[in-house]
Amino acid sequence: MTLTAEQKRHEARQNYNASLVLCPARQLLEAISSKWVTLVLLALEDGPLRHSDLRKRIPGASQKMLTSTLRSLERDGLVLRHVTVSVPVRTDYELTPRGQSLLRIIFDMKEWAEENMDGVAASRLEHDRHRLAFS
Amino acid sequence: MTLTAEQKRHEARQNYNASLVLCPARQLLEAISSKWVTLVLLALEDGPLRHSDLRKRIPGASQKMLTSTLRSLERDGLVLRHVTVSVPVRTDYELTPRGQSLLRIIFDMKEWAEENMDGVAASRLEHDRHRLAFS
DNA sequence: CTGTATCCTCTAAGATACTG
DNA sequence: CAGTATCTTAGAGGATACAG
Repeated sequence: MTLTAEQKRHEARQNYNASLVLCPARQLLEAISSKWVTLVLLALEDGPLRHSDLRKRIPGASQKMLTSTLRSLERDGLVLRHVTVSVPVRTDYELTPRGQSLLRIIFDMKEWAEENMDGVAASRLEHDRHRLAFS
Repeated sequence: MTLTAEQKRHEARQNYNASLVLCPARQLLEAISSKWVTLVLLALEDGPLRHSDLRKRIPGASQKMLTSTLRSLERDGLVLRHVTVSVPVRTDYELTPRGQSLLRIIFDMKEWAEENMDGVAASRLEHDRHRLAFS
C-alpha cells in the first residue's frame, strides 16, 4: 500500500489534536505563548491605543501580524476593539478585564526574565564554551 | 538597482535584531514562549525523569523536538542533564533552581488558563457567531 | 536507550499593493 | 488610517534511518 506514510501522518496528527482537545488548557497556552500577544498586551498596559500607535510601540511588527494578533485577542475576549466611523476611520484597542488579568501573568514573566537575564546569558556562554572545547 | 528589495529586507532584519538586543528581556520571552518548553518543565515538576519517560509524559512531542528543547533548556541553565554511561545509556533530566523558579511562572499561566478557559471559549463562540451572521 | 543527521512538508509571517 | 488579499519565503517541526 502506497499511502502508508501519509496515513500514519494523518493518524499522528489526529492523535495530537485529540490530546489537545483532552487538555484544553493547552490551547490557551498556545494562544498566549506568542511573541506578539505578550508585546501587544504590554503595549496596552496603560490605556487604549490606536492601531497606528500600537505599530509605533511595537517596532518589528508588520501590519499584518498586528492585525491578526489583535483579531485573535479580540476573539478571545482579551482586548476590545472600538471603531469610530469617521474619515479617516479610527479604531482603538483596549484591554478587557480578562486581558488585564492575563497582563499580570505576563508582568510576572517579564519580571522573571529581567531577573534571570544575566544568569541565562552566563549559562549560555559557559555551555557554548564547553561545546567549542570538544569540537 | 536590482537588489533594492533584498537590501530592504536585510535592513529590516537588522533593525529587528537591533531592537532585540536593546531589549534583552525579549530574547528570554521568546525562548520561553515555546509550547514544548512549558510542557517539559511541567513534566519535570516532581523530580528527575529519563528521556524516554519524558516522551511518555508528553505525547505529541517528537524525539527530535524533545531533544532540541532539552538542549536549549540545558543551555539556558534551566534543566540539568545527567548521563549515566552504561549499556544502554541512561540520561536523566532535572530542573535547576532557575528552572524551578520559571516553573512557578508557568504554573501561574496554567492556573490562569484553567480559570479563564470557559470564558475564552464562550467569547470565541460569541465572536464567531457574529462573524457568521454578517457573512 | 539516547542521540544525530537527512530529507521533506507545511505553516507563520514578511513584502507589497490595493480598498473603504 | 485601518484593513484585506496575494504572493513568497524562512524556519519549525515531523518521518526516517542510523550510530554509539
